[in-house]
Amino acid sequence: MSTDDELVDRGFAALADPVRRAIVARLGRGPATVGELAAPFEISVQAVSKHVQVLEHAGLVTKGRQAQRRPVRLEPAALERLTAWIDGHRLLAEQRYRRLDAVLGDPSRRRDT
Amino acid sequence: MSTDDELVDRGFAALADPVRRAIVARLGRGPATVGELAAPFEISVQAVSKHVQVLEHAGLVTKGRQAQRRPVRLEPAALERLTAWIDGHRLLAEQRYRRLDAVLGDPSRRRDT
DNA sequence: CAGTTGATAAACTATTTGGTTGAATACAAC
DNA sequence: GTTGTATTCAACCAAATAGTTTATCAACTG
Repeated sequence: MSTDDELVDRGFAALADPVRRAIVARLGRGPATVGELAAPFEISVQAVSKHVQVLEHAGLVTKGRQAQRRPVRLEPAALERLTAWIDGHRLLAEQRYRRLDAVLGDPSRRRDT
Repeated sequence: MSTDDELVDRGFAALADPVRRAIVARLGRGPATVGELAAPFEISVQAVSKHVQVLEHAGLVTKGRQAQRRPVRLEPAALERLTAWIDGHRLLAEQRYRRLDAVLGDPSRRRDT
């Protein structure tokens, strides 16, 4: 098993690469085999296979098997974990900013605190 | 200026590092100077300064100035951009899975398509 | 069975990245 | 003006990463 923090770590690291983000975007529209995923790219199938493994290790996708094919599908729950992490901190900051705007004058456009 | 895609790229890359995520978490509770941000870590202030620059370059934080201090504050809008990216694809997939579950039998626990 | 297809493994390379130390800059305070 | 504090710049190093090529493995196809 992997700790929750490790998964967040690997999750963001996985999404840091444009090729992997393109793969995620493609998978949002439905599962695809490694070969299909590789087609749009100029890089080798092996490189794409590695990218998929990175995504898999982060829990963002899972691989099935159909004969020699490995259909890859997106795992929404893992994506949600990442948005949850971001939102946790974002909402805190937004709330605080709003509270300050309420107390101080100008209800938008502030630079301090 | 930076293209939107570049910001998403740098945004996820920025969040891929545990030190930078800890910084974001800290900033969620309020602005802090570079020195304050560095305190909890065992690494050098210079290293933390670099991390903050990475976050800044990704648009996730902005730096103000108070004498020689550089108070750093979180930029919620940039964080939101990242969650929006993720959610776009996650929601697509979830919708599709739900539609399939409605058509086929078992309304949960499915492995194909 | 021989050949082909889909995916992965292994070994290697170039680049990026996260850290270091030491010097430079900028402002404050004495 | 000298000293102290906060931050950044520059040069450097080690480890991680994204890519390559060659080889291997597994399953279908004729």
